[in-house]
Amino acid sequence: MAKKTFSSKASAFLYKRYVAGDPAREQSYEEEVINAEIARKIYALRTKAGLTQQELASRIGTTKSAICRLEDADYDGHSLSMLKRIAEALDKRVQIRFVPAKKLRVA
Amino acid sequence: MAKKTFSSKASAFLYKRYVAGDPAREQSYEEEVINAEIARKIYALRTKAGLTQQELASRIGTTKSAICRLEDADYDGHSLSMLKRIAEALDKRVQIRFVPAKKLRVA
DNA sequence: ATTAAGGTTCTCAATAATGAGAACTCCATA
DNA sequence: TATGGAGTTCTCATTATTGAGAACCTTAAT
Repeated sequence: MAKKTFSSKASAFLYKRYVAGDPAREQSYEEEVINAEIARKIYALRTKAGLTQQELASRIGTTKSAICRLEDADYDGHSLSMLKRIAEALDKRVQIRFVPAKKLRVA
Repeated sequence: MAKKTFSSKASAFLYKRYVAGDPAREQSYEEEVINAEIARKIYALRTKAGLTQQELASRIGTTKSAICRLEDADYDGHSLSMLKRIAEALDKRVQIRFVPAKKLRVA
């Protein structure tokens, strides 16, 4: 599935080493984390439903390469409309929240 | 701000009268509700922050007409990247969840 | 009655996301 | 070792979202 979904120890290390303290980097790191989380959630939903990428693709009227793209932790183009299509196909709905900016805790 | 943000009584009435029981309509009704909720949240966040559309637009590098579009309950093109830009400008972050499909309760 | 601020609606060009197919890898297993 | 299923990566055409400006409506203040 992924390429950038570290174990939590490894990601904490990387965060401290390369990111902490630089606002621009913290921002883009944050973005990447969100993207990776979405990818992971889609993967988890699909596999829990016992579907292949091809099967999920058919349900929402696209191809397996598109599903693969959505499950790539590096993919940066997630849209709400696609998330809604995925959710609908798996009997879920998408919930969007604006929550207070994360205070990243390291160790 | 809005055009389709009913009071809860009115929306329950409309739902019963025109939508309940028709799966295709329930789906598109659901979509519209989600869109309207996002519009309302953006409006609420902006006004709580004491910003005009122009001011928020400047913060994220766009124009007031774009912000107005986002706050239109009928707007159907919300993207994750735009929501993240809004969130960042208002010291929030976007949380995405896949939750069980809503069982719509009417009255 | 003018003026200006805030907001809305409309266009259209520019940018970004999606659909789709091909070619590829990695594993089973026949 | 070959065949096929599952997944990945690449490309490019199509479609959808965004940026931007203009015109317009209200409302409040001058």
